[in-house]
Amino acid sequence: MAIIVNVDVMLAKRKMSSGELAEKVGITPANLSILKTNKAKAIRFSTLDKICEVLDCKPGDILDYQK
Amino acid sequence: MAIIVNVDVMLAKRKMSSGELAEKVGITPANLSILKTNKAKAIRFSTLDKICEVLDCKPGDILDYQK
DNA sequence: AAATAATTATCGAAAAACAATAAAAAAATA
DNA sequence: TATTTTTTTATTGTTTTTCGATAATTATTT
Repeated sequence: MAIIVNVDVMLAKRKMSSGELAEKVGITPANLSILKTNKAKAIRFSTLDKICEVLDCKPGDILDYQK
Repeated sequence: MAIIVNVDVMLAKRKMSSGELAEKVGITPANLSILKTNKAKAIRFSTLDKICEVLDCKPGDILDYQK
């Protein structure tokens, strides 16, 4: 019962590094890392939006729900 | 290019009212309404978590991405 | 029409994103 | 293995936003 942020799968598919994603999304690599490692407790839709745009995917591809 | 929150579909499937969802999730109907009508600019994973739990669905069922 | 439900609107407090930065750790590469 | 690059962790401060509480308005249902 937890939302899991998983960006790694899409990063691999797009052959993109975390640093590149951070740059294209417009957040610092440090903050992207917080998201990637599930340290974030919330997310702005604008950020989720940009991540989906850059990775060309849907929120469901990045957010998992595990019981 | 925007994240769309769509709870109505799942509410209909579960035959649940907004008020009931709010109560079970543990937020006020007013704040749930803000989420439902796409007025929220961010969401806590704990809230998304609870919504998914109560509606027995995944984040992707609630969050849409539209170009 | 009356009652119920949902939305909108404020206000304030608490929580958290995010930037900026530096340091540490991990991974990749020569 | 040594070096470079990348990623993660940590800290501080500012800004943003959630969320509760509440009341009023609007919509829906009975």
